[in-house]
Amino acid sequence: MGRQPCCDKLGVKKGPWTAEEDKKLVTFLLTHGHCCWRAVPKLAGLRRCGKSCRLRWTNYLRPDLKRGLLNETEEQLVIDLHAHLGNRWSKIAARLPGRTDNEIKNHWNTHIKKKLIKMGIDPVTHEPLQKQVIDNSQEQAPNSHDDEENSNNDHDHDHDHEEQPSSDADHDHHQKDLVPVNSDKNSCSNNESSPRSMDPSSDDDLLMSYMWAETLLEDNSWDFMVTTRDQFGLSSSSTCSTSSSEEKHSSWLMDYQVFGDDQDFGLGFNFNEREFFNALDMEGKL
DNA sequence: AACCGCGACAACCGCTCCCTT
DNA sequence: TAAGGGAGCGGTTGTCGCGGT
Repeated sequence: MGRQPCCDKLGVKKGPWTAEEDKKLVTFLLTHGHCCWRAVPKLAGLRRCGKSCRLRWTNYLRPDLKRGLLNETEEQLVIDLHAHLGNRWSKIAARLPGRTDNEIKNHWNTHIKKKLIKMGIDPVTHEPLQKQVIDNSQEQAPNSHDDEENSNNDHDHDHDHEEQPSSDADHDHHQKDLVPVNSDKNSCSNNESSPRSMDPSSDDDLLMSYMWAETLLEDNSWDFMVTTRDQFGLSSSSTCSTSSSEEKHSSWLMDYQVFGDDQDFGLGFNFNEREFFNALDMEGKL
């Protein structure tokens, strides 16, 4: 709409990526890194727009990605973080190493949203739905609480957050003043019928405290050597399922064994392919 | 066996933010 | 300081697979 497309649409391929394209992209990025995404497709010999390449890499091909459904802990974390941050998926994703904003967003829309509604919690405001109905009737709000309203409220929701600490730094500093959603992990999936306590003094959980404390520290979520170990089960037990698409790509991934150990590909992390593939192997991905 | 509906998720679109000049 | 361009973000759509009828 009055804005130039991010790339020349002519000759630019769209739709699902093929294994061949993935291979080209990964080969290029692992060997050269990316100076600017717009140049990547041309240099990598792809007929894709740079944006598409970036998305494919960050959401799917990045070696430090954790695959599979979010586990209970991660899910609860997402809920808690969403209560504080709203639909700031990238910020939420930054707190979950190995997870992408897109992945979390999808999971939220397909799983968590419904789960919360089922539990009688408004997934937008994290308030008990019944309470909101009462509030609305008192305020003579014209709209009902349906999904449409929720989506329309997105801006209001943002404003809610803006009324709270506006910047992330401020937000982090003030987070203790906010009313967190009670994250009773033990009852998360069991007490679906009862809205969770909004009592801030319950002080949720050590996990949230830990998370927010960690926020003040430098974010090293994407320290590849650390996250890879964690995510691929080298230091902890992870039980990620193997998707068909992963299997689809596993064969060519083996090609990267040609790289030496501990290589820095200019991506901000060292790519230890042996460790990477060992980890994949441990998960049965190869 | 065929059809249909639904869930899951990959990918696209357009807007905003931020950096550079 | 303003303008332009690139990158990032969030919302939405398209497609595929699976289960039920």
